[in-house]
Amino acid sequence: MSSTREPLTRDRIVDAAVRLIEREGVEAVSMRRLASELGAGTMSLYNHVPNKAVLVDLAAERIMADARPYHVDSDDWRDHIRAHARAVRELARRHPRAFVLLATRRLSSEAGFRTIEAALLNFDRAGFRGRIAVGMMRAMVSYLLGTLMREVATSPELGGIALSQYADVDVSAFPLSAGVIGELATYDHDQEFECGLELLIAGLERYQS
Amino acid sequence: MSSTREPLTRDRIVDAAVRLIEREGVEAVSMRRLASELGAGTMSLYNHVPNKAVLVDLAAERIMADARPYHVDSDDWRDHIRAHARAVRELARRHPRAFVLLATRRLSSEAGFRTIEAALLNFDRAGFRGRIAVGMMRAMVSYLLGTLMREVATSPELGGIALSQYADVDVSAFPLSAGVIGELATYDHDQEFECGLELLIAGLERYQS
DNA sequence: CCCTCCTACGTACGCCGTACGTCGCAGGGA
DNA sequence: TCCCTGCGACGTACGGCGTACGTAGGAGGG
Repeated sequence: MSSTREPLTRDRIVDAAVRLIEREGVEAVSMRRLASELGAGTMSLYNHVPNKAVLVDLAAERIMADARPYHVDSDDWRDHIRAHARAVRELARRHPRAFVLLATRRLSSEAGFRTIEAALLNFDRAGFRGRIAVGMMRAMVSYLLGTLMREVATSPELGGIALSQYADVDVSAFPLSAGVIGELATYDHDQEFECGLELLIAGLERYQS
Repeated sequence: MSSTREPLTRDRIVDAAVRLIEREGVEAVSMRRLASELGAGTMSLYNHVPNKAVLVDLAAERIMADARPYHVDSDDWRDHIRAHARAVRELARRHPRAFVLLATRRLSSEAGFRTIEAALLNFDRAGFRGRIAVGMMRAMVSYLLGTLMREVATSPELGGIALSQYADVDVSAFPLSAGVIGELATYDHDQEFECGLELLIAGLERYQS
């Protein structure tokens, strides 16, 4: 009966939090729920974690650490940047419910630095150094953050958000919008992601010399 | 004594919510607090608003409606795109605590459509039509969303997040990062915004043909 | 054998959103 | 005039939240 139940650990707690976040989203996380899923008393968690906020931070970092190295067979810096961007997107798609967390938080961990270093290497290959490289990288990060936020915030709802959303406004007052209402009402995330990516790369080429 | 106190109204409630959000952020909003600030009983709010979630939605839309028209003296599409982007940024900076709200939500109101229409007009000027224009616009929106999220999420804390964040990781393991650690630790939001903006415009020029 | 310390846990407080029932009042028919 | 009806304001109550605090029990060192 009193079998040595697995003792509480910061790791075990963070793991449970990550699983819960991925299953039901951040808003489902509560100390009571987490504890009961671990078969422990609520307040026992506080022996390993100072409060809920840092627990969520830890979970975010753990998820961030799931960023995987990517591999490309090419000497072209463009291919490296593409691969890096796609890797970030894969991370976001692997953890759609948790991505808002990563986006909100300022990541300071080693995993974050690995990503930064890899990005800087790619920009270095393209001939960008110093503060310029940082600026370009941040523009890229902003784009990724933005598209992926839009993508993961949109996808959990059934694919077609479509026209029902716009039903109550008089579209005819906006002629240009009316002309592309079909495109406005649908999302092809793959294609849109690549489209923006190529746009940024084209800009980079322009600024290269 | 029984002076005709202002009666509760959906408008008055939403106004109070907007003010509270701007003052202390979304997480400070609670039905009890809102009611007490209005000098009303908590449950009275529910006569005008079905629940808290839609109240927050209404507040977000009200803030979105604060987007202001911008004016440019130029025939160059680049200047129009710049002006539009800066206007969005101004909106974000006027409502830093509320911007996450706007970013998260899918805006369906008329105000949203006005913005879309204006953007499409600018891309039309640049020679982009149809699905291509929508793609370019969405890339632009993604960039704006990303930078502004980063900017407003960063600014409320004292300006210098700086090196303390990175203190616990061994930077020497990341040579490129180490070389620009000063730039990584500081943010010049004005300059970074413009930098990314010009990068996108350069990309657009490239795709224009 | 005892003392110390660490961890698990229960209780309690002050918040939260909101379902539900009541009360008072304004306005309209008879 | 009186009464009825409907609506807005409000109190109470329930279940859930984060967490401060006190306690108990067991492991390990003296």
